[in-house]
Amino acid sequence: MRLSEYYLPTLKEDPTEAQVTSHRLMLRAGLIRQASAGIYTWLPMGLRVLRRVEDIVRKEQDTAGAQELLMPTIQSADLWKESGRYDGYGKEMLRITDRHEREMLYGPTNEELITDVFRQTVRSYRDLSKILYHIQWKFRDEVRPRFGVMRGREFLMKDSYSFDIDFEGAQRSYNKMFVSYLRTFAKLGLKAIPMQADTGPIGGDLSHEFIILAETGESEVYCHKDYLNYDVLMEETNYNEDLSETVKKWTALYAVTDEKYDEKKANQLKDKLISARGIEVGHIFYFGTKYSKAMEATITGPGGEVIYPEMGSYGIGVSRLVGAIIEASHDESGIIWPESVAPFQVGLINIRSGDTDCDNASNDVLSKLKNAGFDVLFDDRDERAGAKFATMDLIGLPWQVIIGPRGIKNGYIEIKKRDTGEREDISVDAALSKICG
RNA sequence: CGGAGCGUGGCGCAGUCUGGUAGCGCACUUGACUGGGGGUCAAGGGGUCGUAGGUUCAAAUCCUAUCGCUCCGACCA
Repeated sequence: MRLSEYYLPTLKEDPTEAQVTSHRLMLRAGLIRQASAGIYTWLPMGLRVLRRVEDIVRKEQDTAGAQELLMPTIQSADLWKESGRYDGYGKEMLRITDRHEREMLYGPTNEELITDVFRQTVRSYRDLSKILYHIQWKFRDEVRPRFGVMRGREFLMKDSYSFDIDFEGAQRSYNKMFVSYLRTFAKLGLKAIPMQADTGPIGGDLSHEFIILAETGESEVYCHKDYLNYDVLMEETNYNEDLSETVKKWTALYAVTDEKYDEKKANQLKDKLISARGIEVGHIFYFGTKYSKAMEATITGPGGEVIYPEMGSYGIGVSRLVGAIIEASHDESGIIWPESVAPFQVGLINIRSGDTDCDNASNDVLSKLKNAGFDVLFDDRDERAGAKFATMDLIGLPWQVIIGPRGIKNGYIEIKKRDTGEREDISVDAALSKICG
């Protein structure tokens, strides 16, 4: 992609409305624009990142055995009256009336809808266990949206729902999701720690929040230092096997959000205790038969008996993750994308656009990078070198390839790694193999 | 929802107290110079001052209402 043609409206100055780093950088780097409070348009480069995050989430869900479907954003109020949540949910729910005066709503979550689908279609214990998920936009009419996409009113969420015939089955589903969350966040380049947390208005008895640590986090969290050294990707995961050991390992140490903070327990950790700010990027619940009972979703058991399936739900804030990743990965100059979610892997800078040698060398490197399978953003604009460097640092692509008259004369180009800032004068071939890494 | 603040060109702001017909920086356009960390000079284009009423000879400025946005608190993927 040529930057001279790409729709990337960057800002040199900070917009006043953006108070937190990720929000500021997302606006400045041309990823999003605010449409109204807590509602955003995703511009091409922001959308690329959002899609990559979504893909990583989707892939791990599929690997864990969850199956994707797609439920609507607009739901009938009737289902919510059945579950008893219509009145309970309060003003956060955006209520809509259609032309026939039917009460509708823009879904803040989908337990009712999935339970309705389930009860219409599943009859026998033989059909379980099932984990179904979708990645869909939600709306919660937050009193006070803030922090950009991290606390928007409209947000993209991956929500999974598990159905099992008994508690043991539900526990297995819970564990699958637990481990898949660890792996998902790790693949996104994040250190997420599962923490005990309040179950909230959604209900349930067993739940973990997945929190990433970042200075600008919204709440105070406390955990054992050793969690920072755990790496779930070091081990093979087979989702068909018993995952309880992995879950045990990740829940054995102390890790809580401020709601569950217990001074006595925390003090026992002594110097192993970390207290930090955290951003919630995932939340998993086991809630048993809460919805299956309320909505009469029953199946037949092996002995012909009526069974209310045991359920759980599992959410990942996909759009929030984009902000959270930036909170966890940036510097004074801009964003530092982890390779796994970067909108382009390489930013190619032609320092002297219009200079024949530089143009030729740039086009040559561009096609070589493309042939090697890289997504490249080529800054071919007629701008000063400084402006190009600043833009490239701001948008945070993992690699920068810099082509200028100085290097061309001496037969080298330059590569820079965005995260470390390391620069190297190097031949074209050496650069390629370095980036292929 | 309680408290506070802000709406003036795409962005950041001054002007409002003390009314006299809108200005600065960045961005944008054109030209020249320049050329490795957001350049210099020159010449330009763009704003019914959030909206609606009112006061006045005259309103960005004063009054009333209304909408939007931001921040602090309570709430939250």
